[in-house]
Amino acid sequence: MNVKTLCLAILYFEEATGYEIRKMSTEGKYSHFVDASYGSIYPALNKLEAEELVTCREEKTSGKPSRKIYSITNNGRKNFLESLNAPPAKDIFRSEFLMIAMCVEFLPLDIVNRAIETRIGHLLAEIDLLKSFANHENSPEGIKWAAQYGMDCMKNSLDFLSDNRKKLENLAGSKEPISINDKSEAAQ
Amino acid sequence: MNVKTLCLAILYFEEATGYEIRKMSTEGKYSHFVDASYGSIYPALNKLEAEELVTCREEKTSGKPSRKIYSITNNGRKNFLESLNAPPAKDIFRSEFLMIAMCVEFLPLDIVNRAIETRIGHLLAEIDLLKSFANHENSPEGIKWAAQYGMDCMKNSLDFLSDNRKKLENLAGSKEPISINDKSEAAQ
DNA sequence: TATCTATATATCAATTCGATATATATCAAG
DNA sequence: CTTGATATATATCGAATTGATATATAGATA
Repeated sequence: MNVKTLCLAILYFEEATGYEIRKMSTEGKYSHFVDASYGSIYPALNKLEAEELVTCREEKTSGKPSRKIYSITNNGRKNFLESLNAPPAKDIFRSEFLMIAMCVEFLPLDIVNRAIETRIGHLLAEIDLLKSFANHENSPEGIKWAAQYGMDCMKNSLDFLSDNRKKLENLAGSKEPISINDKSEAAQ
Repeated sequence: MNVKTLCLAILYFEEATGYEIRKMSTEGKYSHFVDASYGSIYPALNKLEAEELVTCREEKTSGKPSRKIYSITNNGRKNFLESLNAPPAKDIFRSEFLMIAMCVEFLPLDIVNRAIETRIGHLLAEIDLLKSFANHENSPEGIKWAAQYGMDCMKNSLDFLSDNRKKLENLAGSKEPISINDKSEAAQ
């Protein structure tokens, strides 16, 4: 899913500036399952405007740079829905925490514990954010459904972490970071 | 987490060629929580070799391009473990399926159903893959723990989908794709 | 015999990130 | 009451990464 499609998706539901699209996709309503940076959003909006899939009107503000408010066109709506016809690609998932967990035997307990605490913080924040959309009165039902899915997964993740935390802690530091009789080191 | 660190992570556990690192990180043992392509792995390995964090030996094969087998050095091990000292960043999650779910009211039932079926297939395949590592005799305990975490999350995701599938299907096509009295269209 | 898949390295245009520059309003702290 | 931090808002740019493609061959399948 490229950034142009992401912009169309958000503009399908509401008018927005580039700034607002970035905010909603990295900290807001859509941040659970999309993300994009300024460096890709602004060029994407320019391209979409050139293709007449969105229109732009400028709102002058006192002092601050004037807001460029983008709206999706009928062509944009058609184009976007068509792009959803293809079966969805697999979810993309990357986790630094699981990278740390994988290496737990070579890491000291305090590092492992800090990683767990950091993760719990992230999960709680995510659940909090999703909660505010999962049952929001004026949200479209599809957005609510997606938020409830997200919440359910985050809560389950938190539960697993509680149930299996001790096990991970007990593994911390159980192996030497640099193994002496490591075949791959023998040649050095 | 950049590709250089990803390569060190894998080489921490086993020697590998660039080809094998790509395979393990997109289809194999590590694919649940990392990913990288040839275009980033080969340059990363060259840089790591220049920095003496890995070494390389060439294995001539009959006909096929010779295998360049990379091993991590003691410096590489130290460097990698230090990079894990920083608290982990939030997981990265992107989902085309949830994008479709969000728009369910504007999509026909058959598209929605195909998306659900496709997703079920992805989840089952992922669970299958993780299962083979979660209880593998010769795997390090940390890798097993991470695989069990992944399996638990995928199973829960599948359960939510089963329990809430009907609800999503009932929302399909409940709104007109292009709303007539849409403020954002009025100006056109 | 022909075609497809897997192994294996490598490059490259296009995309995207992450950081930074610019400009101003607003709010909190000292 | 002034200084500093945070939020709004647009935009650019180098660096990282993707995704596709090229090259070469063995082995499996049709």
